[in-house]
Parts: sequence; structure tokens; C-alpha cells
Amino acid sequence: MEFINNDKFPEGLRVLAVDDSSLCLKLLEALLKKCRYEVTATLSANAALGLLRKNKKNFDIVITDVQMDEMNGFELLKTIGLEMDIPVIMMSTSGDYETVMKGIEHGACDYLVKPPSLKEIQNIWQHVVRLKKNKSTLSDLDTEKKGTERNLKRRNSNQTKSNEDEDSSHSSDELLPNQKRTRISWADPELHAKFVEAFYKLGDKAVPSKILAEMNVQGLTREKVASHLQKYRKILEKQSKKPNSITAFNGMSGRLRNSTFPSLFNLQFQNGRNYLSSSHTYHRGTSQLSHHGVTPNASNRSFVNPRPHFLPSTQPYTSQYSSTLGTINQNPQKMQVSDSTMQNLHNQTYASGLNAQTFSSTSKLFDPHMVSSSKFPEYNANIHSGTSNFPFGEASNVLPNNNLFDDLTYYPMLDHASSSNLNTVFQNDYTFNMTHSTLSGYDDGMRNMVAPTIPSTNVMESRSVDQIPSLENPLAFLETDSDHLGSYSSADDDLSAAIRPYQQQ
DNA sequence: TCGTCAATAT
DNA sequence: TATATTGACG
Repeated sequence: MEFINNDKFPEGLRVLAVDDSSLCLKLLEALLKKCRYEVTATLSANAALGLLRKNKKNFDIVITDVQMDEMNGFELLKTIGLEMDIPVIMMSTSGDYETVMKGIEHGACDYLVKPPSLKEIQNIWQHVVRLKKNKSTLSDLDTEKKGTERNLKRRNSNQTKSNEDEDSSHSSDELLPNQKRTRISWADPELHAKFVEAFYKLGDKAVPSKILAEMNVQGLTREKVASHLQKYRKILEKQSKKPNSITAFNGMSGRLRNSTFPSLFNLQFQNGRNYLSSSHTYHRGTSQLSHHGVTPNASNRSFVNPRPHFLPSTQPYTSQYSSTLGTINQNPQKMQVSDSTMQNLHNQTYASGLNAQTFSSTSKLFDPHMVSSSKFPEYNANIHSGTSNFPFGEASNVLPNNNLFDDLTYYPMLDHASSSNLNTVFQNDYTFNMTHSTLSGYDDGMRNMVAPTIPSTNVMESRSVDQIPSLENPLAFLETDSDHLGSYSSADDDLSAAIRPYQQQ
């Protein structure tokens, strides 16, 4: 260790050089000396071993050729590895992957292709430092501050990881080999979703190591999770200080005419990224005529819903759709739809001239503190009594013999943006045109959208298939808004008005 | 050993 | 900026 504290370090590094070709050895020796290392050169591996056994503390590092007659480099490496703790660098004229890997697997700390460059030789001290650091215990570190033991451990575990890809790529820059640690992108909605899922699943047991295990993501470490957790909690705390506040994008947007862009569209851009649930749950049997005027496309259709479903609006929900969505009958409540199927359905919907929006029957991820309906007793009562001035009611009550919505989960999540859609449910020979009020997700503070929930569904009217004004003129379903002449009203406004009282504090 | 926090580094 | 690392403390 003494040489490390030497201010001329790495001068004086004690190198044992082994090569049975005298020419190569001379060359190597010259290079080493140029770096002001203290060189012991030997033509034989056996001799080298002898020197090492005599006093292993005489050398800091061994650099050896691979191809040697009496004992090749690998054997030497192996023996040294068994008997002592000295870094060994392998050298050969061949830089092919197999040979290099063989060296690495046998425990070489580096692999140089002959002839080595001066720069490579200049850098060999790093291996010594690395090994010393790995070995050092708290008592060794008298020059270092106390309390760093765990950080050493942290460093080591990172190093051993990065060593694997570092050495194979055969790079030796000026940097110590812990630079290549891969960064994880928590902006990846799937990754963050996994995190959130684990976070809530674990409840108060949500600590880094458990979240890590729960997430089961390769490349993730406890430390990274801890870092993310730290940030996430901060944001949750921030949010909890202003509960039930409606953000800039509630109610008023989402008109077909004279609106800037639909609220959802705004939302997406304001927040940069949508939340995408990792689940694929679709509800069957509804087609939505949105007043939002959102043209579904790859970037916005995922917002309203984790995974949208689209049913063709031009035809009622008949056996044709049953066959298209073959899984419907197997699982009347939920179904899985492949992306291509979905795209296909979407195309049909879009081609019909109707804008399709989407919703899911369940909210997969949500912030529990926003879901408690007891926070909003009046709202909750309205849902069940049906006395609200906006059309809230339980679908299962207003749709006799209809189990389409049985599995809806009503989360009165009165936070953030609200929106509503006009939905047409096709069932057998009838269509049910409904407003479907939703709260369309919110920014969880991590630039991710939390999945939307569906507070209510209400049947506006039902009529037989051959009288579906929505197909000819979807706007017919939308009432004009007296406050905004020339624009169209929507349940957004009702919803907004209804929840406004709760937003005061 | 781990969890957490704030500070700092990359 | 987002993410990772670190030191200190319990």
C-alpha cells in the first residue's frame, strides 16, 4: 500500500514481467521502465513462480505472455490465483475473443495484445489499486474517513458487475473501470409502472430491497430503486399537501368546436409523457363517440386508456364482433386483445368518421389516497341515488339484463382532469347511448400519467339499431352549451361543477 | 446489514 | 435534467 501513498505514484510499481521470448521481454521491460516502474523480468514462468513464492510481497503485479513452452500463461495465472493475491495481466499476439475470454475467465485482470502500447502499460497500475481497494478493510483505511465501509462494498459490487462487460470489450481508458454502469430510465412508463405497482402492493413494506424483488427487473439494483423511491416519496408528499386540486386541464376543454385542442391532447403535451399500464384489460361492447375530437393515433390514444379498445361504430355489436373478438364469450368481463386486432378495430372505427376514445374498465394503478369515496360523501351518495344533476348512476341498474359493466370499478377519483365521452353500446338489436364520465388520469409527478378511472356511466337513450343518429351525425348527441354559444357542452362541465365544492380546500 | 436523508457527482 | 453515488445516522 505504501506506493499508493507515494506522491509519485504509480512510479515504483513493482512489476514482474514474464515472457519466454527474450525479444518480447526486452521490449516489455523497456516499456515498463519508461513508466518508471520497478521491473523484474524473467524468461520462465517457473522462475517467476519461484520469485513470487519466495516473497509475494515483493511484487504488485504480474504481466505474462500466454504462449510459453514450459508452462503457459494460463497455467501460471491459475497457480498464482490459487496461491496469492496478485493481479495478473495476460498478453499474447492473438486478440481473438476466445483467447481473451479464456484469460478473463481464469482470473486475469486484463488482457493485452502484443505488443502492448505505452498507454496500456501506463494504465496497469489501476488493477493494483482496484485489488487493494477490494481487499482493504476498515483498519487499512487509516487515511480514509470512517463510515465508508458500506460504500466500499457498494463500489465493489458495482465494479464486479461492470468488469464483466468492461474487460470483454477490452478498453482501458484513463478511467477507473466503474464508468460504464448502465443508467436506468425511470421515464420509461413500463418501468415506472412496475415500480408504482410494487410500491402500492407492498404498502408500508415498500422498501428498496422489497420493491426491487417485486419488480424483478434485470439491471436494477437496490440503490437505484432507493434513489427512485426517494424521489417518488418526495413527490407524493408534495401532492398530498394540495389534495383534490384540479389541475389546469379540467372540464372546459374538449369541445368539438372552438376549442383549442381537446383536453387530453393538451394533457399529453403538458406532461410530456403518458402513462401506459402494463396490463391489457379491455371492456367489451362499447364504442365511444367522443366529443373531444381527438383523432386517435399512436401518441394520444394511449392516454385516455392504458390500452384502448375500439369497436367499429358502423355496425352494431353482433356476432360479427363476437367473432372478431373471439375472446369475448370466453370471458365476458374482460378480454385480451392483441395490438393488431386493436389496430384493426381502430381503423374501422376511425374510417367510420367517428372519433374513438377509449376507456378501461378498471384502474390498475392509482394513488389510494385519491380513491377514498368517503372523502366525497355527497358525490358518492349521488352516484347511488341518481339524484345528481349530472347523469351519474350505476350502469348495472340502468341497463337491465346487461352485464357489460358489471366489472367496472368505480373510483371516485376526484382529482385532476375530468372528461366524459358519449358512448354507444351496441348490444344485440339495441344501442345504448351513454355519457361516460371519466376522470382522465393525472400526472403523478414523475411525468407519468396515472391510469384513468371511470366514475360513472349513464344511459341517455336507447333505440334500435336502425335509428342510430350517432352513426350519421355524432354531434346530435351533444347538447349545445348556452354558456358557450357555438360550442358543445359536455358532461365534463357537469362533472367539474359537481366536484368544485370539494376543491376549495 | 439495511433504510433513509441530504448532499453531491455524473 | 434525471439518475446515481456517497456519507452520516439510526
